[in-house]
Amino acid sequence: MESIQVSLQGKNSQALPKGISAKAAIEQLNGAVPPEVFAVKANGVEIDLLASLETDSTLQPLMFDSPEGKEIYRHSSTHIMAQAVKECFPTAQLTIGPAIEGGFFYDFAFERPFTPEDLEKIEARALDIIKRNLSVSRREFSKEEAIEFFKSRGEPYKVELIQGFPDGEPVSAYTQGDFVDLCRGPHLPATGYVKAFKLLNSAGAYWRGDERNPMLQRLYGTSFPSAEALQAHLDNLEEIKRRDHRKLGKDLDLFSIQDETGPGLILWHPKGAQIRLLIENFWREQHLANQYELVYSPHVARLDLWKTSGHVDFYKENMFTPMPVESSEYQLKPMNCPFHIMVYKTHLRSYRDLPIRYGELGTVYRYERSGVLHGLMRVRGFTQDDAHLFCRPDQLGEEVQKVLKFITSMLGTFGFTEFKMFLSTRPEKAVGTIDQWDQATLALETALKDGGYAYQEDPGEGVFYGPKIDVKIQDALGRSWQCSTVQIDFNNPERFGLTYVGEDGKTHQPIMIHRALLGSIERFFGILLEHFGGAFPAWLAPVQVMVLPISEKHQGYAQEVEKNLRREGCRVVLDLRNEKIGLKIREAEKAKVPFMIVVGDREAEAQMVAVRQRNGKNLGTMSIIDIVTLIREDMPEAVKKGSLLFE
RNA sequence: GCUGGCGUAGCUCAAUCGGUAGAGCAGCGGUUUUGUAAACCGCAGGUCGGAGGUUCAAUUCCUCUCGCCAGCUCCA
Repeated sequence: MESIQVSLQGKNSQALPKGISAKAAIEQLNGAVPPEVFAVKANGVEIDLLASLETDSTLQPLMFDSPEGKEIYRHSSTHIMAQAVKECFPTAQLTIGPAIEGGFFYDFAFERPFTPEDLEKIEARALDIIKRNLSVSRREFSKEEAIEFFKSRGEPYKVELIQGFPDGEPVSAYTQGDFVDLCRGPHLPATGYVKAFKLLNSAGAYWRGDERNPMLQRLYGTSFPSAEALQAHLDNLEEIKRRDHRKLGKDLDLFSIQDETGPGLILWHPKGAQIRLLIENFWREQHLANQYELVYSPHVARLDLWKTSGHVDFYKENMFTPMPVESSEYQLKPMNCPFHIMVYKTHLRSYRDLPIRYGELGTVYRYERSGVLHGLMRVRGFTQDDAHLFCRPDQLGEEVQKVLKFITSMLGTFGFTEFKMFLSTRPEKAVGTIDQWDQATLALETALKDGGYAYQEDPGEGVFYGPKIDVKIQDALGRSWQCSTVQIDFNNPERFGLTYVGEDGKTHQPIMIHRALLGSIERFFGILLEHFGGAFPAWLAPVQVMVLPISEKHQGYAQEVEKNLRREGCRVVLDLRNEKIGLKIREAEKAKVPFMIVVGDREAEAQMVAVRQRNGKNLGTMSIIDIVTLIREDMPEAVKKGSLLFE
């Protein structure tokens, strides 16, 4: 009998008969297959546990704890859900059903949306399929056979998918009981491997993600290897709901969005505005310290400006409708760039002047389709922490490098230290020559590499005028948010005829960098709100200290304490209401005020204050100076000093 | 924009199988003078998202419309 060399993660290599199953091979090498192993990677390729090995193989068992393992587990789970749907509703047609972050979904073509009762029924059936512990087997077809097979089963969407596959390559399908689904695999060996399964919700989705295609019914679910893990996941979803910035924004009275005002337009209430002001002040301070110059620009401008910039051609569907003014048309600004360009153009610039860095907290208005608006995260009017750098080609690399440092230190100050960087390249709809694009992309790539940043490529995701680097941050709940962006632009300098005089006395064209650190103040504020769950650190808290007198006779001393704290620059509120101390504390806790000061006879006598933190911790009695120091120490270094963030 | 769900007091939520609505909290007025997460009593508060229709009668049924939520698509 022919034999092959098989090893387990590179160790215990043994000669085993060719064609042995991965499972049997592991049994030979390891004695037994641990029950939590449900698939393997053979020479880096994921295969079924029961797949046969035909060549020398290095095996790596796959379990739920690896990303690949999770995907297989969830993929099998979605097959179970699909089987349940087919059993409950035989006329539902299968389309696609992948594993996603945190679970899986499956899209069905069905004559009506699934109701909550349907979901219960489907979930019960899925649990039954798991209980039945059906074995899952792989089968390969030729493309033609597969088409015939799925035609005969009344699955036109599957047929359409297969028709798009390359000719001549085998098509695989997986069977569990009476259920057969087109699938690349691998899968769990049997349905019973799924230990905890939950159907989450249903929603509409377009076939192949195109709104011109039929609407399908999408079911979302998740699965885990234990009931505890599933519960932990559900608890996490609850926590995300609790931290929803829309809920916190209302509870903490930070902002509102009202029907009468218009969807996607934010009203900043005093406390929210206070936090925003702190963010903005810090932002301005840092920009001035880092040799940016701050400018202001109007909210509307002649439409012609946007024709020159190319926005009318490339961005029209996201712009508000222009308004007629006298004999010309004006446009609510969707971008700040043209204004900064116009400031640049007011002088003849020398190569010695460059780089020129114009920064602005510029409010822009974009028409977003009604269905996409979402609290502060996606709005129709928002303020970009925008800047445009005009530089010489030889300065490009260094400028991008500096911006990347600025990004990481700025975001770091707000408590975000996990970054993911993405390099986006030329999209289909683009301006400029391929040569310019290559040059700009190379500059970004070099800056990323020189700075030692890990990054991922995002092909075709650049802006129409140039490639970009996007930075995503991770919040306290592990979710990713895009904030910063750095974009190179050769196009606008050309469109607007920007120049500088070089050392050679001749005219040259500067390169522009568009960049934002926080992205949009509204969105960033929403992210911060969810990140901290509303409990802002003291340096950002709208109210840092509540002074709570025990009874009316302590009001005088409380007022004195309040005045002293205010004099020291603290944001302090005095609660003089005729209420018990327990209620005042409860309400200060609910408002997530970092420090509470209780004053009664003892404190007035000693000229001290009793300090309590919002987490319930009692810090005991201290002097006013002590509490002021406590608050100051809580500030990040950069905020304390108001000095350079980098260099 | 599309599919589905939902709009009742400032907030969180009830109720009415068609006969114009109720609670807690918040607010206001009292009483109480309080020691680390809710004192007590009382008062007031609503064109039941908006417009039309059906009906003797609509918050309830129908149509349209606006907004919100989930998802799709898009995105800072």
